[in-house]
Amino acid sequence: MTTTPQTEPRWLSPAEQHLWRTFLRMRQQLDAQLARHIQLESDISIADFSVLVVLTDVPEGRVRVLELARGLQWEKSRLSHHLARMVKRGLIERAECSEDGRGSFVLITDAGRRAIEAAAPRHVELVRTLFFDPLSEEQVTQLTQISERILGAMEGCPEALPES
Amino acid sequence: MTTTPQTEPRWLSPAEQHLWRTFLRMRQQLDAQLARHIQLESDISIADFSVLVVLTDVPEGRVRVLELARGLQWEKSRLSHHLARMVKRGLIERAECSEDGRGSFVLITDAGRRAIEAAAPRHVELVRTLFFDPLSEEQVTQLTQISERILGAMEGCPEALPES
DNA sequence: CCGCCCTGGGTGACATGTCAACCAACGGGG
DNA sequence: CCCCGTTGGTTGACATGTCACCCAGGGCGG
Repeated sequence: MTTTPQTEPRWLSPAEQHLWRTFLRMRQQLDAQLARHIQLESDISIADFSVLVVLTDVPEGRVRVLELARGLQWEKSRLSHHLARMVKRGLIERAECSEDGRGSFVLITDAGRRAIEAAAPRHVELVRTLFFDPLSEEQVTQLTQISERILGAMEGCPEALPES
Repeated sequence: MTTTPQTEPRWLSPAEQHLWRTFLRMRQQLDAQLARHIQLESDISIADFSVLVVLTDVPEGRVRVLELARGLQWEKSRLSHHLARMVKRGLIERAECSEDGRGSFVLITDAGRRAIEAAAPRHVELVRTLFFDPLSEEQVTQLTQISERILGAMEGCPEALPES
């Protein structure tokens, strides 16, 4: 009561509340469908998939761990755990980094390459079906601008950024 | 090669790829910020929060478990586990259901009510700052339509729906 | 060359989510 | 009234993510 002279919070209007709930539900459903689909059709998870995407985008299929972390925007701890699992599944390998004794490289294996090549077409197809097909060209443009706006607003945000 | 006569997949155009990546990143950042914020400022998680929202929306703060599951669109198993944790933390209680011997009610405790009342204002404020403030009124309208479109497209989708 | 701090990365304990199997109460057909 | 499939809900094993802490190599001032 006395600590912050905070005025009545700016609650959401009914229209805003509708958007927020719809948006949350849309994200959740989209995530769930994509995750389940890729898991069932291929033998890899979405997380595996996004790691492999970076690996195939890069010359020699070889990246430093921290660069991966930045590309995916994952915490290094999460990445470390996940990479360990992926090694166990034979999707990637690790290699020492001669330039920096602390560092280590991640490289994609043949099995990894096969896995993502098998998964990608069906995944893209579903992204198209669920996400792009229902939208008009205009809406695609609009959504691009909207996403950029929101993303931009978060970039300079003072909120908890553990390690940027 | 021979099993499916599938034509070359409809890969994403550069513009589409840009949208997709931006959209994914935006969602991820938004989630992360909201989750971390609510966790640090209050003593509850986003998951706790969304359960409590339903509980406070309902007369007597009492709901059947399955109704909760439908409202949140969570799998019943996830909900069951989560409710158990929330009971342990004193946020909710359970009560027998006299009408149906199998069922059980969930009800919010005083501590739960206090927790969500403390968390809500700051949470809404952040949703506003990160999500609504950067958008124009027009964009809010556009995003509402877009979300509804995508959501609609998923509703009749034959993809894996474990228990709808 | 040394002490110190920073940086890249890993680890363990724990919170959370998923899948599949289980179980008891319902409830309708014979 | 009983059998049996369905429904509401829980459980255990396991996959994943988070936090806090550890640790070795690098690099700089003295």
